[in-house]
Amino acid sequence: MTIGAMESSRTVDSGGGRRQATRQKLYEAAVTLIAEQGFSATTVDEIAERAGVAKGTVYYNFASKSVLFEELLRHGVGLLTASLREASERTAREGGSKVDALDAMIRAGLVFIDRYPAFTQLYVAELWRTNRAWQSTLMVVRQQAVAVVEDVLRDGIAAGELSDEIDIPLTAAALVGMVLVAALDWQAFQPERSLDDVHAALSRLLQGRVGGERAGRG
Amino acid sequence: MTIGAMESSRTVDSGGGRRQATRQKLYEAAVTLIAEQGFSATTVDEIAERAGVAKGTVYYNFASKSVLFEELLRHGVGLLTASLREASERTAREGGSKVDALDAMIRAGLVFIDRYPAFTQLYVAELWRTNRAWQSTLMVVRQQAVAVVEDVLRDGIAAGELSDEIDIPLTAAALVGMVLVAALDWQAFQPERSLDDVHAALSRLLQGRVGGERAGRG
DNA sequence: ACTTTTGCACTGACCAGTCAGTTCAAAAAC
DNA sequence: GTTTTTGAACTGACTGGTCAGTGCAAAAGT
Repeated sequence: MTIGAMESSRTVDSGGGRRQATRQKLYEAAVTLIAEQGFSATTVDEIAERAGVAKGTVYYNFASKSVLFEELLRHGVGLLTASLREASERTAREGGSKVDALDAMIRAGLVFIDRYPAFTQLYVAELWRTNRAWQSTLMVVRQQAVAVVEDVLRDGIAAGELSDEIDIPLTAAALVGMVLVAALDWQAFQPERSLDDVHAALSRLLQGRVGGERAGRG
Repeated sequence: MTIGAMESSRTVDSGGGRRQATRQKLYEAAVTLIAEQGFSATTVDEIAERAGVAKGTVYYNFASKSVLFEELLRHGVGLLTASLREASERTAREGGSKVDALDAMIRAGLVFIDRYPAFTQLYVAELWRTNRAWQSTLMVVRQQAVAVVEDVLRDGIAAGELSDEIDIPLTAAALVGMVLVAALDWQAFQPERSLDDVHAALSRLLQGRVGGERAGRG
């Protein structure tokens, strides 16, 4: 995990990048532990130990355990959103269709999950909880990611490439879920499969080539 | 939530009714609280209070907090599996195709999630965790549910109705994910939508009717 | 050159509170 | 008469958060 690459080393701290490096180590330790055990079951002592720093250092760098977690969330979803948007724009630049863009975003999603599996686990596990401190953070951050997919769907309809009867938010959610669950299952239960395999299976589903001869192409 | 209806199959006589009712109340209390807060953040005192029983009663009925939770999991997934299987068999009985069966299972899944949203939340939140006591329980139980979908896909291929190039386990996982995430999003962010709306959106995706007039791409 | 001071980053023992699980006598329900 | 539930007290382990103090590199003072 390299959840934390966007911090610049020049902003507030005058003592070089030492502090950023510590925060980075804490992110990495926290994301793994929380993905495995959940937020409440993970102790600050564990995080500190895994990061190789003292417990006090955690509180020197973050106001609380929850704040550490929230910053982790914002950071990770930021990376995902950027990756999805990049895939969509690259496709457009290369003259691909909107379906091609969706396909490229599926792949980008898979690459992300393959690279940051722990973060993905943690995100899914917390997303639909209620009554938690970081619920609002999570909703904002979710909407950013889903919006990228929704935009492509909207453009596809506007261009007449997609049926204007599709339900944008529901379809976007379903697509995200398809990728999310398939990828997590891949990681957890069939890690030997290649990314291309998984991509091919999802691509087929997206493009309605599940039915035999009669449904898809002619 | 009525996550405990199947217990009543036996032990109807011999003084078991009262105890079952207590266990039922504890299931209902636990599923809600754990869905909201997570397993570790939920205390036994809370569960007892919500169920309207004394703490001692919890330990009279279940060996431990974990055991209560595991039985809850087994129970809930049992209900889901039965529901999916029933949908599949009903479709077959009525002479529907395998795609019809998948469609019926999507609806059954939505109905289940609509009825037991808390259980679904909890299940998703725990499914991909590692290093937890009930991991093996969870894997067994997951496979039971996914297997129902896989069976239908397999039959569909054998009957020549579905392309023999689809990847059964991956496609099954993707379909489950599609329903799961779309439904949870529906509940959490667009609760005003009807079940039929959601079903229609997913149905369209399943049957490749996303692209405009021309199905698939050229 | 060398000493002294400053303050950031970090440390880890400590504290006050919390929680799962136990115990058990007595009451209630069957 | 037996099963089930109650409810409060208790234990012992664990946890989030605190804080006085350490180390050290650069700046200031001599």
